[in-house]
Amino acid sequence: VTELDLDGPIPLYRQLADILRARIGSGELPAGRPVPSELTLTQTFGVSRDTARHALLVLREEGLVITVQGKGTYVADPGAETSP
Amino acid sequence: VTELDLDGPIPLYRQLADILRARIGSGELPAGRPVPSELTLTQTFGVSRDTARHALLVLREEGLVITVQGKGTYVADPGAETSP
DNA sequence: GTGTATTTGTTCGTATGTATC
DNA sequence: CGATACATACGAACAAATACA
Repeated sequence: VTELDLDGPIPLYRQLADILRARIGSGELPAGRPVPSELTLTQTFGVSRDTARHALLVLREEGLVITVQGKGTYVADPGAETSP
Repeated sequence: VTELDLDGPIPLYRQLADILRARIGSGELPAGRPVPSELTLTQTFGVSRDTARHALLVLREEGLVITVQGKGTYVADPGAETSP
């Protein structure tokens, strides 16, 4: 279980994004696999939905995940174009 | 018709839970009787489904109601064990 | 048996308010 | 003041279970 540093200088959403990014990079979360939902993240890490969403937003901006309303967030296909 | 206080400090979902809890406590909604559906609550009280669900979640956690997917939410039997 | 409607379950999208740093 | 974080609230979409014609 990965813990978040509540008192440290690094924002929670960034710590959470780092954790998920590591899981993607290590292959623990392969392309196409759903990333834990916002609700799951709130429960697993004890953060608000806002923080969970913020973390996923970071990964989305990095092109690492793709989000579909009503379905979920998935690990992106590395072969998808984000900036040619 | 019981109105909700929109501007007050008490969250809508809590006000709604209070109303339903009172109806159960007074015997207006006896054990086994179905509680108004989420859709009905949204229409009756003019709240979102999110708020209606939140209110029912509170009552479920209190052991006052039981919910079955596809069926509905029912007033719990007081003789049901929640914490022995 | 087959479809349709109802109801709850789950998920993301968005906005507002409050508090803290 | 701005960024972070939490709570509340409304919308929207889809899935799954149940009920019924």
